[in-house]
Parts: sequence; C-alpha cells; structure tokens
Amino acid sequence: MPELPEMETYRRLLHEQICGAVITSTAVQREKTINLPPAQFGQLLQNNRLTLIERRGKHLLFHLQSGHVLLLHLMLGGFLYLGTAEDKLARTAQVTVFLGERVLYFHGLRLGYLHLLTPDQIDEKLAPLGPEPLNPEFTLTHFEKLLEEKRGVLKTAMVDQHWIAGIGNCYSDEICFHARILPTRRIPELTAPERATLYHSMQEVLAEAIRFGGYMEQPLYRTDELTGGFDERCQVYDRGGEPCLRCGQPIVKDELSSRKVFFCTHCQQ
DNA sequence: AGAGTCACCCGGACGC
DNA sequence: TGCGTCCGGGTGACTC
Repeated sequence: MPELPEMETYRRLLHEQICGAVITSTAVQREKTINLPPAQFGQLLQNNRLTLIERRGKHLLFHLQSGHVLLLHLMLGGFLYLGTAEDKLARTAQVTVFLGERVLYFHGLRLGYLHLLTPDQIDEKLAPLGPEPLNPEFTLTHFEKLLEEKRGVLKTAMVDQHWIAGIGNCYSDEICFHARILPTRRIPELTAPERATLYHSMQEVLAEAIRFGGYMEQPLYRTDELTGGFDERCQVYDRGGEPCLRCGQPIVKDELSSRKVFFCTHCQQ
C-alpha cells in the first residue's frame, strides 16, 4: 500500500505537473470520501488555485490559494491518475478534480479520504504524527532517543505513525532486511551498532525507493516512467518462499500482530 | 505502555 | 460467463 516513497513520488510529479493550476470543477462519486456536502466541497474548490503540494507521512496536502488544504490519505489500494476527460482509467473514480483540460482522478479510496480542511484543522489532524525519517533534523541521535523510549517489537514500532511517520508494512520489512536485523526483535535488545545500522538502512532504503518511484502499480499519467520502478527492487516484501536475493535461502512469511512480515532467517539476526 | 481485537470498506481473488 | 463469498490492510477506538 502507498507509503512514504510512493506519496513522495506523487508529490514530486504533481508539483511539476499541476502546481499553479486552477480547479474548474469537481465530481464526487463516493460522498464518504469527502468531509463536506458535495455542493459545498465543489463550491469551495471551484476557481481555487493549487499553490503548493506537500507530503507529511503518508498524507498528501494540496494547498489552495484560499488557505484551505485538501488532505489526501490513500489508505489501502488508493491511487491517483492525472489525465484528461478522454485519457482516463476504465474504473470509477471516487473523486474527480478538473483543472481545465487536465483531470486528476482519485481511485480506490475505499477507506482512504480527501478532506477539505482549514490550516488549523490540518495542524490538529497531523499533530500526532511522528517525525519525518528523511527530514535532515531526524539524525541518528534523534533516532536513538526514540528507540530508548520504545520497548516493543521492532516492526510494530516502525509501522506506528505516531513514532515515525511514513513507514508501512513493505518498507519496514525492506529496511530490516537491509539492516540484517530481524523485524521480530525487541527494541531494548538491539545493540548500539544495530541501532546505527537501522538508522542508515532507513535512510538508504527510503531514498532508493523514492529514486525509483516507489512500488505503485499504476503510472500517475500516461507518459510517467518513474512511478512504480521500485516494484522489482523489493528484496523481501511479498516474496514468501522465494529465494533470498542475498543468500538463496527461502524468504520466510510470518504474521506479527495480525500483519504480514517477511524476512530471511539466514541473513537477518 | 504494549498487545489484542474490531470496525471501517470494496476490488479482486477464488470457488463452483 | 457469472454469481456468491472471503480476504486484505492502515488507522483509530477500545479493551485488558
């Protein structure tokens, strides 16, 4: 599901493609996706300009000239498509935002949402999120401090958005594999070198995933060659039973607090 | 605080 | 092909 690298890829591409564009109209297929009556939602968005597209954790923030912000969370299986009235996908969009000729389609939002909020509401909504792992302020010292305050299982902590924002089921496993540390380890038992390795693996894996466009299946727009390039670069996620790319032993698929987890018992300690 | 459970929701996979 | 059923999975609320 979309995690930090996928949302960051979207942010970069959307910034290039539609920053400064004016919303001409909207269409809402699924009212639960939004937080206002569709008429009010449409009225507040119409003739509003997109001034900035920002990411926080797994959220995307579309800042508008009026000061309002469209807050997007794709949750499970949500994805975007930027096309035109003709160039669109053969499935329903829960919300459609028209930007003159161009059209931004919001697909697969069954649990995901697109909420129109004021800056105060945004601050309140995002306040509980943990630090951004790729923010320069997020140093090894900062990470070591977080680890000292946490006692549970490593993977469970890594996917906790209040602890660190943006890491989900896929990248928690990828980061642990890169660090050669089992995701099932308990945080208090991690040695100092392991903590440092984990920090560097987090930086490297997330940065590489962004460089390759994340693992989204659907390109953002017709000529988009970036999105989804990380698909075939996943080392362990969803590779249960397949040979480890480092040692050839089969990747183990297990369950950890009702969540899939993948690791190599030979390469990871 | 951590760990477990549940509800939310529906596209897609699977069985017949 | 087509219909019914089940599952997955991020998050927040709730419990022990």
